[in-house]
Amino acid sequence: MSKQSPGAASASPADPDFPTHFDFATAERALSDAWERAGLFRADGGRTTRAGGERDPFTILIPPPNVTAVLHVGHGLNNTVQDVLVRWRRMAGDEALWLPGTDHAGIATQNVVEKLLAKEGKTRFDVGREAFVARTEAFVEETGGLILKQLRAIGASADWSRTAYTFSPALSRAVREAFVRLYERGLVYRGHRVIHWCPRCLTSLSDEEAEFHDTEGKLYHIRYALADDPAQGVTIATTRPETLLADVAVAVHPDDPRYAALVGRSLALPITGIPLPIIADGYVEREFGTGALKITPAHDANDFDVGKRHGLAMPVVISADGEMAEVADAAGRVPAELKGLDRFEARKRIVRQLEASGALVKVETHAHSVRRCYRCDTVVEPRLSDQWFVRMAPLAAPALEAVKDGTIRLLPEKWEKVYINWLEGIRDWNISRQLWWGHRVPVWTCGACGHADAYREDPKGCGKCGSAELEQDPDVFDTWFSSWLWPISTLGWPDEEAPDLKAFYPSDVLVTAPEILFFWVARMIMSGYAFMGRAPFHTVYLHGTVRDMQHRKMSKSLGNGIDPLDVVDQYGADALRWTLVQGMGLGVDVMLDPEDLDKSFAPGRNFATKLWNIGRFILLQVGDEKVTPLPTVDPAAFTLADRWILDRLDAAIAECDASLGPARPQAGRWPEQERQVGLRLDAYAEAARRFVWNELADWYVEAVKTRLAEPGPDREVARAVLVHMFDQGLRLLHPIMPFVTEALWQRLPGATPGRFLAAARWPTAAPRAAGGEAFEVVREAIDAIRRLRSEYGVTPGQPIRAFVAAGAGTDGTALLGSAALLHRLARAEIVAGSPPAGAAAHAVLSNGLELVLPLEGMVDVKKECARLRGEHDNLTKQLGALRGRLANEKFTSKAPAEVVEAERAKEREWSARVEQLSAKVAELCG
RNA sequence: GGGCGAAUAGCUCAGCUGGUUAGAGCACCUGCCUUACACGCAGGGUGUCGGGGGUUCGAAUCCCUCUUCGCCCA
Repeated sequence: MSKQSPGAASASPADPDFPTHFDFATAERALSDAWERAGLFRADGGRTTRAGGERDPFTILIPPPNVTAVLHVGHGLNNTVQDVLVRWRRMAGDEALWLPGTDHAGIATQNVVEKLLAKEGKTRFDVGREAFVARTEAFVEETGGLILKQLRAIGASADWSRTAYTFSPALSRAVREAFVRLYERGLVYRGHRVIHWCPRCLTSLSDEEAEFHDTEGKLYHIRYALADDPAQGVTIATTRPETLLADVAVAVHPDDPRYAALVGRSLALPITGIPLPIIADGYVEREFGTGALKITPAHDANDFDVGKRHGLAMPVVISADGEMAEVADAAGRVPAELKGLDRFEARKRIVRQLEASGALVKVETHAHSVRRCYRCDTVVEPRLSDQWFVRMAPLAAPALEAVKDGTIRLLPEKWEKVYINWLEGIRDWNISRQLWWGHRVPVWTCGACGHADAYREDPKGCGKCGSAELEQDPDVFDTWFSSWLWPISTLGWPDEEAPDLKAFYPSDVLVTAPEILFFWVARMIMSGYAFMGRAPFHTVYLHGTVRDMQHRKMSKSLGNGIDPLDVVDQYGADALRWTLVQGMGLGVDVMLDPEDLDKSFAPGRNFATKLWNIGRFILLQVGDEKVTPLPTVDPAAFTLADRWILDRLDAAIAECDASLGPARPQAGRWPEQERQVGLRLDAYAEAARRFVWNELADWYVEAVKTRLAEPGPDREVARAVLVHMFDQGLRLLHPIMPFVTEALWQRLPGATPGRFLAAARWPTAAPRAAGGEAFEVVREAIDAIRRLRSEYGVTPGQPIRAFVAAGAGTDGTALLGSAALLHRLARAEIVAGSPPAGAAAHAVLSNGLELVLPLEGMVDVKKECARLRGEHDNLTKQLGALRGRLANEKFTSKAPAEVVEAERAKEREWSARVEQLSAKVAELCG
């Protein structure tokens, strides 16, 4: 830090202690370490009001990234939002906990390890279940913490001492307890039905994991002949001809006259000739295709329902690997030449056979949605099998009510409707997966008596007959069956006395992407009610997606991603965070340009540099010696500019608070008018930026320069105000740009080692001196003079004079008293009295003050006349409309009184101004 | 097929409990190395608020409709 005396203080560009640019690479690492060593982000449950302490708890639980994940810009966005919120609340005095962790990610992690094995030419079946799981554990051990390390590089202020992992012993215990409780309550059951099967991952998937993709497919019209009269037949339409081998009926609508006579008769299935009854079922859509539907109960969920209604057989003809085979109840259904063929290969083959036999009537292109595995993109095969299901309706009821009654709010609002719509049509959740990496289903079946039961501890003998001949269910749980417990398991559940659970549950804000609203958010709400009896959080903030300039999602496969760590290297973490926060309207997608990082991130870096240079100027000018604390400065000593910047600070604080908060609902439930208020991070960023840059730096710092040069009491006032303003500005910006603000704050006069901005108090508005508005007149005058200079091409080098001619009832003191400032900022000498004759430029300020700038030789009278006339005419037009409104009796009688009064006031102001302008025009232009 | 949402400056968006001379940031144009900052300073708005209709004294804002786009679900 500089040790210069006040008189000698001058910001030399070569000052070795204070370069002109912020060295973010060095500073970020040092500050991260310092914060962590100081333990600033470690939360203490004992200090919360829930544990008898003084502080409100504020908890954010990280959406746990996959343990195999590498930080991408989507994580950057998600975690920056969380960090901004948690830093804000920490500064505001809450006991803030941001709890980090990772998800074991069953399918994803298993896939990664299987790929590693494949490189060795092995499959998981070669190594066996136990060895495979051990190998995966070792892999996770080695690489699992990577993304959490990367989060530190973007400034994440999480409590690393509480890092959680869904597959840890503690969280695994929670999963098991949750399952057993649901089992005991009759909320889980074993179901035999058609589920989504991924033939590549070899597991079932939940409805949410089987994603729809719009596809240009084909609709095959195939003629099934009547068994006893091949001249007659029924044509069906299908997108999946390979499944016809498992057809057991053809269904028509009971009221369809076209087929009424055929119901009850029998068709011959093409290729195999197996007889199929024609049945009537209201499920059939008469308008779709031919109105006749082939029924394949084992390979279509809707057909399954039809099959059950009509007591039909359910042959399975596609194997787990997606190959044609006589899997179950299908003897004689798959011809030898099709056996072992991949399902898509079989489709082609069957179509050729149908074509050859004349059964293929026509093929149409057909746009439809095909489900694909969300992890590997393989087309999902609907397949009949046994799975564990959670009965969702009872769990959904309180979760639905919570959003409807405002216990939980979702932002942006539109998601509340989507959420309600989904929950009202909730379907049971398939939670079993035929994987090896995951929490094993804790159900054992007795070989002796056949009794199956769920056990909290691994059983030694059958709970019914005591036999030791027990076999555990081979399946594991859906990863989301552990993730849905995240808000309770990370805090210690099922130990209901766990201190963290008592202090930090329920949490506050959940920050995530809308994609996992159903996967995760809704289910967490359900588990919160099911196991804790209350909602896990009061606010769900659903942010947008990071996209490229063509509005495409950033993805590895498109190669349009941005590595946040590259951005950190090139522009600094603050720049990355600034760009993300500033660009993030509520629920709005963030557009970034992967082709041109500068376009996206230079503004953030520029702002950090600006901040640095504001600090550089202030700190080098103010020097090191003691600065009077602002509250002890006599308000009478404040100048106009001091009063003004004090006002601006209060306004900025109010605006930041209003944009971010309220932090929590006051009475445990969001009132209607607050349900969508707050979390406007972009508005907060802009308010803080405007204060520091456009008000503090552009005006106040300029206004104060001359005062700093002269030792004396006014210099001390200026130092006090300046340091206070900068300190407060740094606090407002710290949650967004933690590094550069901390680095500057540590250099403030009076800074002590071991005290951090990260732990400093969030500003509160404290109006202390009236009269700030008078400075607006000065600003307006400077603006007007600058505009006239620009208009007439008067370069900054040319000195000019500005005569203040006070009109009736106006006061020029503020201007005359600010002569030094006008000189600095407008390069004009302010003069009272009448201007000399000759060409001049004119300005009328809003309070009626007139400025006259004699510009002999530079002002063209004709141009000045035209300019003033234009201004006059424009305002006259506006005034005309205004008067018309006021003359309208319907307006004055029907509009609210305050609206009418505001219009009248406007009318008075504009009339006066128009008069002034027309007098000017008359005087100048004849 | 069902549900939800969006369309405002070149771009991304705010304004939507009806009343402003329609705003912000970025981009763009012009002039400046003015005792911190050219990653800067100063000046400049570049718009039939998607089309049409309606309610109202008054519509970017409320209602209907059309067009286009997006998301969720089946």
